[in-house]
Amino acid sequence: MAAKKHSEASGTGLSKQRVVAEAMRLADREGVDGLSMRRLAGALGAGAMSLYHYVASKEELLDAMIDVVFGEIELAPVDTDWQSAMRQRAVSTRQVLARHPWAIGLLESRTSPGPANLRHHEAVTACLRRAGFPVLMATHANWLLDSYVYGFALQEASLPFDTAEEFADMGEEVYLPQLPPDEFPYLNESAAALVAAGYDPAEEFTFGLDLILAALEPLRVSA
Amino acid sequence: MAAKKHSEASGTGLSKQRVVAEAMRLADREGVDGLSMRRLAGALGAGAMSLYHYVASKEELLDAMIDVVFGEIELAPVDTDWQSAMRQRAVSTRQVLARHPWAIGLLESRTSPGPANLRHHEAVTACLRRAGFPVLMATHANWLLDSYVYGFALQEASLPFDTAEEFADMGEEVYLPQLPPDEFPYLNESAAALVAAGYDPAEEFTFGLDLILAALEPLRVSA
DNA sequence: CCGTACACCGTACGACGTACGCTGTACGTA
DNA sequence: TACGTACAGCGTACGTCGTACGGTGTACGG
Repeated sequence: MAAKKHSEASGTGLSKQRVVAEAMRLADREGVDGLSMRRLAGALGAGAMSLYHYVASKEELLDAMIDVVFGEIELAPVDTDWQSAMRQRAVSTRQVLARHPWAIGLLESRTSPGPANLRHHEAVTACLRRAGFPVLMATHANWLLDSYVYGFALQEASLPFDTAEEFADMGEEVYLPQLPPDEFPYLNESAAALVAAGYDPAEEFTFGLDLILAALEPLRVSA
Repeated sequence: MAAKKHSEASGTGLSKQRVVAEAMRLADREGVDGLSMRRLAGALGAGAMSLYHYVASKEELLDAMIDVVFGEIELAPVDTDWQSAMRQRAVSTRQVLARHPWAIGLLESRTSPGPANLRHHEAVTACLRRAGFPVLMATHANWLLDSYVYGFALQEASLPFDTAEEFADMGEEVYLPQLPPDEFPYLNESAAALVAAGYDPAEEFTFGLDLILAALEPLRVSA
């Protein structure tokens, strides 16, 4: 038949980067379950099997996608106090994970960290050590902060709404009716208070984050 | 042909409970990817389509599995101080999620909480409110604690080892060689310290948990 | 002008979720 | 006793998935 010099639809020629980038776009738009090699190839104007010249398997593709996600996280800046630095990178992490919700579910199954992941960890550890945390304490702080950020992103991803207004709408129409007040009195109280006060995930996030940062502060050893 | 009175292999007759329980066993043993309707049916001595008399779809099956997981978590006891109660249920949650690692990855995609999940949330909120946390503060505490627990479980699930000894073995043989000391000086320092000190996920967990609980203490309003 | 390498593709296989329609049995009613 | 209905479970089939394998045309070094 006729293979052209290079594929023509949407760009000239494939590459691992282009494949991974398009895969992320697809996953962002349709979720991980909507990402198949065939659909991905289609979006790139290529045949399914062509992708295997750039990734060894779908697993490897997913690993690569995860590492790009880590690459999107802003590294901790070095010219401020440790709390600001950690807050900044935590906020950035949350934003990135909210932008790519599929990434969180993938973290569980992928066991070996990619280069961007390692760089990120190195930068955070460096910041904590330089701030005066002893080695093991820096590890503790790392686990604590990461747990909070990932866990928050996980919970946020499973919320059926994105904004405060959406929540107000849904809360009254969908949630409350499902909660018999006699069986769930406290949940009803909370839900009502939240609808009244308005709800912003970003504020919720910084509350816990600042609390953790403050609690870590006295565990440093130098000034 | 011949349909027997009831299916005969491994028990007499199916039921949603039996289907869900066997699905969890299968997922525990082989991971979520190893759980297919056909394999599950096989394990139950039934045909694939028979399962659809008890669950409307695989999605519903997964939802049911998640809710059973929440049901396995010990509710917060009511006869102790709030910190002990919260610590206990957090520890139980971690144990349960470590026993069913697939559950964590599933949380991301399932948006409406099952009854066991609701009961769990109600119990936790009740405990916090009774301990003197104002309504919105109880919500904050809830998010904070859950984020930590889920995030920790998520990180733990993606570790390639389960015990401290395994870590010591792997750390020296697999991890360190991958980390060029000039590029990742701090990670090397941490890894070395961890191998030397020994590493126990359970201890790591309680460190962060106790830190969070202590930091929440002054936010109560009554004694 | 030829040979080799490369980029890409078509086909095929086994496994997946599940729609649809069929069985044989149990049991209430006459 | 005979029959009707309901139900538990199954067989087959369709479209999709990941991917092994073996092409095929073009580019380029000799």
